[in-house]
Amino acid sequence: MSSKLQAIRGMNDLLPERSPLWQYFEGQIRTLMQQYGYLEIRTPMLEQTALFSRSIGEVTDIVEKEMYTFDDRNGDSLSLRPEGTAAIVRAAIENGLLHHQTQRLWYAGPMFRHERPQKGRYRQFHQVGVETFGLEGPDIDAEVIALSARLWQALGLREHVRLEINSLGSLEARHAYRAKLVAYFNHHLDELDDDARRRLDSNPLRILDSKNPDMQGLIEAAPRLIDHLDDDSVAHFEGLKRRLEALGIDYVVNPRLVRGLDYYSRTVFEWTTTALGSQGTVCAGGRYDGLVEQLGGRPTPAVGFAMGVERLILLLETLDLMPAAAEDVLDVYLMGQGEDIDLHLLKMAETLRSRLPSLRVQVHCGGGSLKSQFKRADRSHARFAAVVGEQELADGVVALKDLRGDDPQQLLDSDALVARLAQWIEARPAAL
RNA sequence: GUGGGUGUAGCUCAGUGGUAGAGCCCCGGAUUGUGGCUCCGGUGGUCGUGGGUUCGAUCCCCAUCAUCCACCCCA
Repeated sequence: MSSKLQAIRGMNDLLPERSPLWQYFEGQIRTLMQQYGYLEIRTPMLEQTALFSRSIGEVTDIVEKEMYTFDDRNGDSLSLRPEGTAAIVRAAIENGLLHHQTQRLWYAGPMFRHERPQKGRYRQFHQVGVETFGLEGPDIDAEVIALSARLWQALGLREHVRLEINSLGSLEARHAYRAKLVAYFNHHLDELDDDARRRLDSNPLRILDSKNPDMQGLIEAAPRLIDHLDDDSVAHFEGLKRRLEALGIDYVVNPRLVRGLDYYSRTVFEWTTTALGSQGTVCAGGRYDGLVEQLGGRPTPAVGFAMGVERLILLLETLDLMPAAAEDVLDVYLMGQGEDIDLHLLKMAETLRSRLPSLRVQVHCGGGSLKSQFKRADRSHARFAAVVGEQELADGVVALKDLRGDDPQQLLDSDALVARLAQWIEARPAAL
């Protein structure tokens, strides 16, 4: 097995058995984005390494040890994108999308992080995200959260996810608080556990979230973020809460909610589930008002989020929430036996596809007994089997059998066949 | 990066120091032009890989790879 060619660790094939579920999800995303008037943006999967180190943060785990980084032939350091936001900001600046304009954008695609794989965490994974630019009020924060909430509603997940929100304050307030916190913990270095000491450099705010009972006293006595919020951020946060309440979106304020990426400020939020084990965050985001400027653009407020597609798909599977109709990929299975029948079936199928473009037709290939052909038809989940034998060919008809209902088999000429199938198309459950 | 579990048929899994089994799937037959249910038959495995112990290893030992779960981190 070890010498066999196989996929890279943590990078998975999407097999035909599961692709309908992904397509269902992607269809829901498209509809949702259209509903809110968001436009899609696509950027390369490869960027200059510096883009990520300068945006995500030099000392974050993602940049320090999780990026797929290599030298291009000319010596430039390139990296596979570990997340979407930095590249969107780069593209927006580079293409002048932020020049006295507001933008509401969405993207979807694979991201890459060299982490140890586990449930809901892979080295190539997929995110769908939203980024808005040029809007500084809590109204847009509420809008992107409402957008995500509508997706849960559409997917049937509303009862299975919960919204946590917090404010990190303005970038200045947050940095001042961070410095104060680091100073505080530095005075108590001997009381910190190994994790906390490491976090002191990488993400000191995360120390507050430690599960170690020995450290709770120290944490209780630490300076509190909420006491260090600037007035504008407090007002902003209150404005967001008011709007969520008006929209009927339940939330929990989690003062320990801190995002891992350096560029966040003010609003941060997370949608979590308890149904997926330890990787329970299904969607997360927040405001990053300083990032555009940091990457060379004019100061531009921004807010966005990203969701983990694998985690959401896993959740849909766990909860068995995919509509059954999304799995049925065929309406008619054409089969037959006899001289020149295969030629006739091929032509018939093309005619049907021309006359009924939304009809899903497959022709049996490979011959075999009618019995075996019916078995294939049954397993294809097609609604109908259409049979042509010597007699039908001579009479110019088709024997149409409803494989899922009680209607008796009918002999139909081509117009009657088209009429019957058109009737089915009207009645069939929406696929997506 | 750290810890633990698991690698036997396409899938889900039994099993034994004397070179292997079930269910499902697949193929065929019972039904020579009709699927789903039932019954009968059949195909299919270098027991993850390499090494060691042994007369003999799928089983015991070591290493390695893969995979899963958790820590960490994050979507």
